[in-house]
Amino acid sequence: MSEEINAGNIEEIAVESDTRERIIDAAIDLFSRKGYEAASMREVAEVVGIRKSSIYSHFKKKEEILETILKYFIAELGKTGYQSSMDDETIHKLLMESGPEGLMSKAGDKINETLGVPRMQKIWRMISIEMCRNVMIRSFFKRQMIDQPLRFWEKAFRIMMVRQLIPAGDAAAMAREFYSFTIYIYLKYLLLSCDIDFESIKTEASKESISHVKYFLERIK
Amino acid sequence: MSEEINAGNIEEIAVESDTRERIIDAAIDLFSRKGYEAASMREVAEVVGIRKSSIYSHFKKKEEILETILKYFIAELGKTGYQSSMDDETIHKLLMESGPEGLMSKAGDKINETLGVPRMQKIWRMISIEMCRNVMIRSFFKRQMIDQPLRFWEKAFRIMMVRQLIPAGDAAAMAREFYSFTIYIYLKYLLLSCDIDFESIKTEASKESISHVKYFLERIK
DNA sequence: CCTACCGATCGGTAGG
DNA sequence: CCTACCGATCGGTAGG
Repeated sequence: MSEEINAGNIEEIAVESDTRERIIDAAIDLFSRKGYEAASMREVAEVVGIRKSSIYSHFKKKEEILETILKYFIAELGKTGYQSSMDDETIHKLLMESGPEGLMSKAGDKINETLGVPRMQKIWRMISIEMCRNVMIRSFFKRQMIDQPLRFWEKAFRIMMVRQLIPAGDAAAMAREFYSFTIYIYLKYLLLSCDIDFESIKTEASKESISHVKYFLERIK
Repeated sequence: MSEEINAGNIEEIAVESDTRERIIDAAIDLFSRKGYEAASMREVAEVVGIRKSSIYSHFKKKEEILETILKYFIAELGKTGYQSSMDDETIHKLLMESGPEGLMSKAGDKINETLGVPRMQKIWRMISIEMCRNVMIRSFFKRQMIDQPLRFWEKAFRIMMVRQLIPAGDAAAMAREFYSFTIYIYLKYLLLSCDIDFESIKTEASKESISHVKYFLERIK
């Protein structure tokens, strides 16, 4: 894992040979269930329906598969417009159109959108497993799941205050109070619900999400 | 992992031979950094300063070490009085003496107490790693980290409402809004701060915790 | 508590 | 894309 993780070309996965794509799909599934190290190249090959050695025609090393998956993941996060990547103009527009509730709901939708794609859900899970063992993945995760969102919400609440959409207050504290909920949803539905079926997770998470926004706004005003 | 995890005798670890204790300490450290499967018996032995085969004089299998650690963990959780194990009488007494803030701060202290013991901190981390791979650990974790605390806080808020310490409202929603923060702290400081020194984690987490209780109470009243 | 060993499995390569 | 192989490492055992 010498190279840095950067947003690569999304096409990287789709355009290549069918086998390469199937290797990646099998790897995502296995890595997310057993962890990167515990999942073997033989198992990946078996799922694809080829011999282990044939994988090495598509990837130099096992690690190269992991890197490809991470690059795809980051590219995809950027594409679907993950909450914290929202620019100031979009924030302003959303606030103008539908107020604080609009922005909060929109951000929730973005998360559900990401969780709603099985492939992305699996990669999130994989990253969570590797988080404790891999420094690079840990810092990536911390940036994506803690630092960036907190900064985003602090900025958003500050804008709402300036526009007098909400009363003045500690924007940083507000960001933490509001965003904590997302971490809770992440743990409860993404990590702890491997055994529950996919659609239930989406429905439940989105129900709690709506209730959260409602509760939060009632208290703040 | 055929047996169920139950609160075993805490002495189980301390009373036995010194070597057995050192094996467990080494295992906790290695399992929490590399994960159970990735940490080898040879590594454990090397840390202890004996040969791998000698471990088998103290434990029948690798899995038996893991089971011993989990039993110790559960017993220790019960001993320090983890928040959700608080009985109704204690809740009432705390509320009488120092109001909602007293109960909330007390619960925060309990968490910091658990996180403050390096051994417990490491086992929490270990459990988090294994969570995604082991159904038994996953359900244990969900019970301890989601279900029980949510039920505890829902009950606590209901009591506060009855005693008119806080205005009436949706106790379940309140529990979720209040408790989400703990999950955020757990992720930020326990899982994502392996690289940061121990004392800073405690200070930072407790600072955020105090701010959280203050913010939450201001909004609720 | 040790040495010496076991079969199983790992990631990866040679050569076609 | 395959067969056949490599050294390294795994958890665990025999026997003292």
